[in-house]
Amino acid sequence: MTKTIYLETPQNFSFRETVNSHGWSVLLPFELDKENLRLSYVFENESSAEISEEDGKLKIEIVGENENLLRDVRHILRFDEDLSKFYKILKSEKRLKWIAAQSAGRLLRSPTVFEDLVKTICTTNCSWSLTKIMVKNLVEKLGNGGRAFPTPEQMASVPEEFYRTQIRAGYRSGYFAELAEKVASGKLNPEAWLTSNLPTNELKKEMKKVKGFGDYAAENLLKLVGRYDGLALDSYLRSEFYKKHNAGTLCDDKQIRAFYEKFGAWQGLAIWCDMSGNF
DNA sequence: GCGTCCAGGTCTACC
DNA sequence: GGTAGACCTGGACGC
Repeated sequence: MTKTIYLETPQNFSFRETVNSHGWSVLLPFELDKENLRLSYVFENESSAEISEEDGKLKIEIVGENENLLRDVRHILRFDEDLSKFYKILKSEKRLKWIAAQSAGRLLRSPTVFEDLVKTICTTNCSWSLTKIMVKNLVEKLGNGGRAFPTPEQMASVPEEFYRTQIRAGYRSGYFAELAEKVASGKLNPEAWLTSNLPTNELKKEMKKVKGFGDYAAENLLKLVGRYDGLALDSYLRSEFYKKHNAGTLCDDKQIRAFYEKFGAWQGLAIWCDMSGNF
């Protein structure tokens, strides 16, 4: 079954900026047609959505049955994210005015926190090309039809060795096996992090209980659940900071933190937009 | 072709 | 609490 739906977008929403907000749009089961700005995603039951813009609305071309599909599309594109306070803070920063002007700042995310959790582990201590390989293997060798991202149950159904030999996850293999077992058995519910009442530092501690999840990974996932207190410093952000704000020379993380401290609860989003924008 | 280094870090042992 | 060393893999680079 194929059908097309048109969605009104919220105020200050940019499909282009959201799709290009970070690398998630090229990690399966997302696929991005950059030339035509069309983003597609294959859901757990192999239904899919191809999203583009038409006449100021979002055009959603749906293949298959999925009663939660539109809810998930809104979630992926962060329709509910209110960035007005963030934009207000940026008014005093001439260098960052482009963010509000272009309605940037919405970070693309997966339909589930579990998927973002696994993908974040795939970004640690490796090149981006290896991240793409690991995610591709997860989808093609464990997901439904070799097209969808695997469920916790599907990931829990294979031994650690599978991650080592088939997914090419190396030392992360044990992390995946343990995480999948905990989520599939109900010992851990990452989806609850979306609505957690815990202060951010407490929620970060919860996230760091996941093996393989350190400061960078936890702060990155916090951004994807809507909390931007942490910078999620990684080698990419550091190198960009050195180039843009420190004349190309290295400095310690304290200096980077001091630079963005003024953005308070929004500092993680401020550094990401600052470093990823071509301004 | 081969060795080395590093990339969108984290864990453990040790102090 | 801070730090050194180990850890998988793929790709770039130098020789």
